[in-house]
Amino acid sequence: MYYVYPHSLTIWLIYLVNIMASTTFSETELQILAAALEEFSMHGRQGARMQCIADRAGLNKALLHYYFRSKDRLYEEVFTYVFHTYFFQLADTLRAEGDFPTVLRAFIHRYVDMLNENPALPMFLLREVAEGAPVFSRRLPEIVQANPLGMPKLLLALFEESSRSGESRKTDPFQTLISIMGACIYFFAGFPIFSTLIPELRDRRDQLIEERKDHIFELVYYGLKPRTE
Amino acid sequence: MYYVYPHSLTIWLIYLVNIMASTTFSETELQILAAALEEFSMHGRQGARMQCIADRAGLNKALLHYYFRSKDRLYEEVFTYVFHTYFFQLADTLRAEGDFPTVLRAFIHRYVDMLNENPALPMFLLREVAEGAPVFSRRLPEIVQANPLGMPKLLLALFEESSRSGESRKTDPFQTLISIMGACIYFFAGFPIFSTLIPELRDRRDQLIEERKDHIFELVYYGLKPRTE
DNA sequence: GTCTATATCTCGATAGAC
DNA sequence: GTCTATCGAGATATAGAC
Repeated sequence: MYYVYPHSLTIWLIYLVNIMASTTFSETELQILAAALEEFSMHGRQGARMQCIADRAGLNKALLHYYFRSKDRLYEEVFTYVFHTYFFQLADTLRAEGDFPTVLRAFIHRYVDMLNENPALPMFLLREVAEGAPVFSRRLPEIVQANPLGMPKLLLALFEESSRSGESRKTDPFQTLISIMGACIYFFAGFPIFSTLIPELRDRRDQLIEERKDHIFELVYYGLKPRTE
Repeated sequence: MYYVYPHSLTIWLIYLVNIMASTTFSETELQILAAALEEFSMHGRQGARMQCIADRAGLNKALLHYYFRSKDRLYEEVFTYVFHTYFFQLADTLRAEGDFPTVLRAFIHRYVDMLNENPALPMFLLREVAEGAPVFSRRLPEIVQANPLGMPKLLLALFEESSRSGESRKTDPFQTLISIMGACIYFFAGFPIFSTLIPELRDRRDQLIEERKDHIFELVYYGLKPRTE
């Protein structure tokens, strides 16, 4: 269903079969998954209420169990969807042609746009991690096997290459990875607090998001540039 | 205990009264608050279990209700503690003497250290925000009145001043604020995922945290430096 | 102040009609 | 496939002994 970029023919076949399976998600199932993502990202796996998910989806509780057996299984389906969108759908930008600043800028723009369009995604993953990442840990082997090159590894490769070629100074690529992702994500996580503390910000949200892309790019690109002094 | 730097006599009195009130927390109450912070930050307000909080604190459930009436009131006490630690205890670094790079470096070092020593703090606040910030919104007026100058506003002032004096280029200080805080926080939020995807990282955690401080400082300081080209 | 025992209620899950 | 009604586990909260 979710096995992307398989590494062998056997896995590839499973992958195809599963793609078929996943595209057969009915309208109702998709409604439930979307509602569940909202609810889980707001209240966590334990805090989420099946009744609220049903309400959001405009259905009744019994149907949730009809389609997804249990709350835990529903959570797992949502997790799988979120994880792939977040870590692998984003990877495409990083496979694009172009020099270091071009690829870096494209990635940041796409990442901020994705976060803006799917504000529930990062919070869903952060909660999973805060809860000790039980589903993530259990699913990891199959995820990594099926996706040897996700966004994080491609980003690391980008920084390593730019260091080697002299386009950026020598730094730990992992530190840079964290700085960029943090700078992108934290706007959406922190804005509700800051816009309450500093009310002038509230009306400028869309503008701030738009300006944010180049702000991050410039901070990182020039912050990584080799220095002469 | 938490109302720092009041700006008028009236507020100052409220401040003192609150210091008195808050410092009368007994050992048992502090144990409960610490256990509750852990539990709430792992499982959220609804997902947290009173039984688990009691277990963590080495007490029984009934005592939690004896000291803090209800789960909701316990949550509010934890919130107040966390918010003040997070936003106002940190502010001291920013009132220190020194030029732009000195103050900036000191803040980043202290912030990363604080996060490292209190890993539950940011997740607790992120969850509150994700749940729609109900407690935060209700408590905001008293918080802002008692703390006109918290860490966020002092950081903004630092960036504005360095822009004006020419020590950094003209940028939106709010964007820089978000980038720095995000870069600091996201290490602790994201590390569990990345160390699973890239197992080599696991053994280098402490070293990475230590190196992280100067990495962020250099990225931001040089990323903000006026450019000649 | 601290504990055990219990009341009360919420929520996940199921049975069974349609 | 969809719904109503309900069971039963597990949660918050309280009563009352010590």
